[in-house]
Amino acid sequence: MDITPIIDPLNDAQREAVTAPNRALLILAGAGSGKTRVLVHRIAWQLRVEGVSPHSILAVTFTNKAAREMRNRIEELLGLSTQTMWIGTFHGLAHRLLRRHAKQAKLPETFQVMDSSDQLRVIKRLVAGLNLDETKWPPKQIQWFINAQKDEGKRALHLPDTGDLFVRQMLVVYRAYEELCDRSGLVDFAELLLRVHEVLRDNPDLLTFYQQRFLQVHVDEFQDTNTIQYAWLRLLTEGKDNLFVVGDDDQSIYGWRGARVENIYNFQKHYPNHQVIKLEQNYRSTGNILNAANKVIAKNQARMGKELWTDSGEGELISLYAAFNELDEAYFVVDRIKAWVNEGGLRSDAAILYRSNAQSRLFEEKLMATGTPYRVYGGLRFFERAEIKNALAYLRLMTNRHDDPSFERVVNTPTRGLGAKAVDDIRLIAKDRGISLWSAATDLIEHNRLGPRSKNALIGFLQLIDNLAAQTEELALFEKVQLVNEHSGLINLYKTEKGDRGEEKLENLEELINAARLFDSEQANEENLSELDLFLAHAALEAGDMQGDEFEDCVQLMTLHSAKGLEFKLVFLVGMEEGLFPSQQSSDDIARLEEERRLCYVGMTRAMKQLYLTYAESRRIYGKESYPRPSRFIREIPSELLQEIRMRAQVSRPAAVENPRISINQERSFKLGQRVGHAKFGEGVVLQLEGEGAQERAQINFKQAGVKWLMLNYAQLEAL
DNA sequence: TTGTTCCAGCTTTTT
DNA sequence: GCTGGAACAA
Repeated sequence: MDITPIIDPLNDAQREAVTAPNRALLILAGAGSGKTRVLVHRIAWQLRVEGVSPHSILAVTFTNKAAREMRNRIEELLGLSTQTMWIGTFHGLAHRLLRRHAKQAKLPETFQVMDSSDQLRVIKRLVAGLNLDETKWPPKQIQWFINAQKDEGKRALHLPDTGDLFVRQMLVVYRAYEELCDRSGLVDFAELLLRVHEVLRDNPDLLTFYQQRFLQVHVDEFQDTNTIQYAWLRLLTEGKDNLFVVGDDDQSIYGWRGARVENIYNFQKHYPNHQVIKLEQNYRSTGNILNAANKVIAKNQARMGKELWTDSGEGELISLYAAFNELDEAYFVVDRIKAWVNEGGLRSDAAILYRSNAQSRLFEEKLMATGTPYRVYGGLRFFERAEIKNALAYLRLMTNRHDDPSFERVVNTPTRGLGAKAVDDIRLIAKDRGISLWSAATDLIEHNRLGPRSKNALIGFLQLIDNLAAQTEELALFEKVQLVNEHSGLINLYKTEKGDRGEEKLENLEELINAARLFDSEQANEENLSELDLFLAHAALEAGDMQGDEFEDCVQLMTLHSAKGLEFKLVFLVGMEEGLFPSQQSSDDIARLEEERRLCYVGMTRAMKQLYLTYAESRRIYGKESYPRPSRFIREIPSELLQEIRMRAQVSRPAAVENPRISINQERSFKLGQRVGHAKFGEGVVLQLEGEGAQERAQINFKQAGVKWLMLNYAQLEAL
């Protein structure tokens, strides 16, 4: 057998990881060190050299995208199908296990997955039903509490009554929430993981079966696992130590949502015979970028220690630009991107990375103004759109009448004359008797406890669902969706919606039919499940970044978090200011600050060739002007690796002409950033200049008097 | 039922 | 200062 394609493209450390004997292995893989390659080749090695059957391979990732990439690369490398391998996300695999063992998991066969927005709606309803004040008990916070408990493996009954009023109230909702989910056959994301853990733990036969089946368990992004995920992995590998994890503690940026970097440290305790292999050679960035990133991350106390290096040369210095304000920052970045494109660079090789989504707006505006195509990551995804969720709600009710959130969602959408009053009545009955809304509705109709109008409307709705279910039983999946779209009245609703928003919604509904047509339910036979159930699960588990496959060459805008795992030739890390990055909320806590620093490290190591850092000396935040200090992370980069770009000194920059604010053609009495004195206000710094001649105004930040706009003609400023 | 006004909130995100 | 959701009036 020819194994050269498997081991030849690897460096020494990578090869050691790929060919290591089967035992607990921790691969500390720095940014750009070929982590996916190691995983892919490790699996290839097992298949081709160790003679492991594809059937016995388990590989877990966090995102569908990562899972897909791994599949593709294995197929590419070995030229064989990955169908029978279990490669997927934690949640996807958990879902699959629960489908197979629904009975042991005490779930109905038709259980459905609820996404976070469904979950929030449910909690809101519960809060209202319990007569709690939403402002005192924000549903978001309750949701967060419940998920945090589940991530730690704790159900309501596991939590001790500490007497704490807050916890007590949370528990009341948590309990009610659990009841409702059980009753409705609904499973949220955290529940998928928790439930699987419980099933495996409590059914020794099942556990043994899977322990024997999976000869090696592979995990990607191990630093992002939470408590319950790690517990699950430990169960599966108990006694065999066949756990192969790849991760980077320096890239742990999801602590705030339950990820435990400690899992990396604990791994070494739990698997005493483990081996650690560090991948430190970087194939992505220039030496300067890596050195700078190394220096920044070295400031963190809690880390395993690792230093990236490259043999590809120093490259260019890192550029630092101090913008006068956020507008100037946007001008600068867009101008540099234009220059990059003029020199033959691809727009899609340029990325603007920011700490918070709100920062994207100005960049979008400036890109739009210059006619530069761009793409903003994040935001609503396909299956999260309201019109899609409405259609899905009908489909869900067809397969499970007791799905309360779906019932609530569409019982009066499109409007069919069911007022809030009638729906309230239904809710009340359901709550009192602990039955689903559907059952409560049936009951109300039978006992004639509704006004005639509401009654007829409700009967109409129940019949609609029953009819749809009956009529579509024999149809193909996409025909079901099609029929639902029409008969539910959704199409009509959006057709009559004014503006062109309705147009888009119609297109999306059309696209949903298309998605159903393309839906590949290879699992259907194996799991003996209806195609519709699988499609609905697919919609919840893979929100669908359909826009991802638009190939237009455009500038990439995204948060630092979403940039993880990606790389770009040209990277702009913008808004490098205290209070923004690191964020205000993180500034008083060392652990959170270190996470911000890791985020900075992640951002810097995205850059292959050129890295720009920018900050603004003044910025509007929530409508208020602020004068932030440059981010501490800038100071943590050795100055010899930085080159400051000074607008004022650069006379021949084309951008200056386009940007009236920083025009250098204009004669100015003062320079930006200059220190000045005023008879009454004392000493200050020039922030902005506007107008010409007699109209010339300056915005000054006075030490004592604060920020003021002054007419230079009258102000009699003195240069200091 | 719809359009308007008011008011809180305001890091990061996948599943 | 802007946005989205909820409460309110017509």
